[in-house]
Amino acid sequence: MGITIADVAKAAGVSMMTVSRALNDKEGVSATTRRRIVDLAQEMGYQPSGIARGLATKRTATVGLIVPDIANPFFAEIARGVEDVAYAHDYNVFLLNANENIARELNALVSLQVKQVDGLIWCSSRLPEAELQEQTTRFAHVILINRTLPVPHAHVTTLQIDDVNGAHQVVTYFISRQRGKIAFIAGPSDSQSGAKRRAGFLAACREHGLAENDYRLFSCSPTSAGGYAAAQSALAEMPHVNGIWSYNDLVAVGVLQACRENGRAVPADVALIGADNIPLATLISPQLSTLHVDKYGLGAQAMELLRERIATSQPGPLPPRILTPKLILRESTPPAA
Amino acid sequence: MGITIADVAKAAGVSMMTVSRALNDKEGVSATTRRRIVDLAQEMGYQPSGIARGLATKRTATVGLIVPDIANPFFAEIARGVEDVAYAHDYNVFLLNANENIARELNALVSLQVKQVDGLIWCSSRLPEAELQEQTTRFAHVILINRTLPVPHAHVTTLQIDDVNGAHQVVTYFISRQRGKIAFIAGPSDSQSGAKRRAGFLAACREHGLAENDYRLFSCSPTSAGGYAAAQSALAEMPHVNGIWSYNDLVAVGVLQACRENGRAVPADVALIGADNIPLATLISPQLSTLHVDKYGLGAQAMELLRERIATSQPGPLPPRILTPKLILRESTPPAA
DNA sequence: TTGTATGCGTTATCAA
DNA sequence: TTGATAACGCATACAA
Repeated sequence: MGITIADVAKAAGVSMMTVSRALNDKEGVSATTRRRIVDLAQEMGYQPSGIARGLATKRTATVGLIVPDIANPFFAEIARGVEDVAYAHDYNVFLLNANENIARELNALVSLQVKQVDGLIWCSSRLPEAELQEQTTRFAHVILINRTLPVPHAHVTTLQIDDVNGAHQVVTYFISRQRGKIAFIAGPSDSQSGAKRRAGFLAACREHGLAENDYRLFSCSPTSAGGYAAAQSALAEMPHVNGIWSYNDLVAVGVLQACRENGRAVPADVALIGADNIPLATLISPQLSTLHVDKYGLGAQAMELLRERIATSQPGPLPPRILTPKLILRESTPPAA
Repeated sequence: MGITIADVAKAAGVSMMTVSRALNDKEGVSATTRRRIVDLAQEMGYQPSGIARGLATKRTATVGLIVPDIANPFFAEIARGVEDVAYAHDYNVFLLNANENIARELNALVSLQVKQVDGLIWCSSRLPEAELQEQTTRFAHVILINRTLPVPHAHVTTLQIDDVNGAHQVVTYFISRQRGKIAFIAGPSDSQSGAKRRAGFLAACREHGLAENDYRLFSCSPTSAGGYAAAQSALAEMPHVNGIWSYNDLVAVGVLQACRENGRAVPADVALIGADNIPLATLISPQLSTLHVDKYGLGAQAMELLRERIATSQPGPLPPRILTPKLILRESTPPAA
């Protein structure tokens, strides 16, 4: 703003380039003049202009992060991971809240392109795959979280939760505890990771040889109210249900409430498992057993991966990174025998 | 990146300036050529370069948001408010997580200056006032959330929660319900808003004529574990305590747990009130009565204010904006008589 | 209504 | 080891 590289150069009696080199630790400046210039710049309070630098270098040390809702603890934790790693490597993060709104998400992409981000970390919940595929071409590097592309793209890397595996862990756990009447309160029917969890759930139930009416799916909105309503149906339609898995921890809280109101003790009558492991899970009573997802690690890995790809600019697609969820047993499931 | 204003100009057979004017809705272009250029640019897939524009105009349509911890629902909600309003006005938001770390917070300020943000929204929890004062001079416009400056600065506006008023509401409520033995589980002793709440609490107790040993403060870390530990002390040292206020809702959850374990029914024996009103408050049982703070509105107002100040560039200090918290009664306080 | 020249602050390129 | 000059892509100021 105020004081530029030209000012420092003049004050030091050298050319702008010497100052630039000195300040950026580049070769071609004697140690003494470098020292002198660095001190002088410091003393004059010189701060480089990122945008001027960006214009000259075509790199902005800036990345975009698009999330559906930053107030959702799942994405807040991802954002924390992204920001931590970005900070460690001197990147700054544009946070864009898509707000579950497709038009807004599209606008976010445009504005990130205008801002010339070096890369994008994208958590898209609802955008159709075709659109996803097309929009990624706006950016040199994209990390897609929990989504896949119909056709792989050299500049797009995918980071995914192994939801199928997670579902399998849950069902296997229920079976091992003789909880053979299982309901999955499965969240919205149009969610990506919800779809994978549904598929995994059904596959695991069949694999364990459960009878057709010993397992069922119930859709709901991804909130505690949604979980409550769906659990009412579940308890009515499967009176002998003894194991319930939920789309996420919020839904599980609603399920818990419904169980209480219908006189089902948790975990004695019904073993309850959530998903994601948000902080809430340990704050309610009984503490919620849940399928833990490393949200912070997801964000941190995404940023780490993005940084590498930006730095090396290596072409060619990378295989998707898969994170495996981990079943955490607390008080909403029966104690180990 | 690829295609520039020069390309469009060449393709349209006009000068760059005509293109610039046409695309930016400026005067001095005939409606027909404007139409033609806009269509052509669209067709060519032209996107302006924000950094080039920023260099030319010295405005970046970018603001910084510094928070102590984005995974804290309090700040996540503020961020949501900021981002919503920013989006509405075509600003982008750099999210910086200070991580309760002073050195990192200082580095965040530097990087935001380098990025040439048009303004800063700053939630600083621990930075000393003198430092706060000095650092604000880096930016043309600063909105300070829940902090004040020792000496007012023309480019800094303050947005505050009226914690003293909030404390008064809580104490008055307790008194009105004949809960005259009150503890305040007051969080960390070095927190800014904690200090205001402590002062307000003590003032209100005295104002209501409470005897010296009918009200007490207990410090703790701002977590449920902290609340639990402090509540153990409180219940031991004030066996007849019948009203407890907590630094925040998380602390209140810990207090609730301690009450349970010590055989105090909530709200029958102990009326419990939290603070902030995070989503958790309605998800536990009993649902938590709490001093609601409009976190989203805080963020939204901050961004709105910042935008106005940037747009008008009007000099002169603005009076601080004060938001009044609101007592919300749920199940952790006795039902109305 | 349109166009030309110039500058924004920095780095790349090439020359000394 | 240093420096002069030309980009980078756009907008401002001034001319035509």
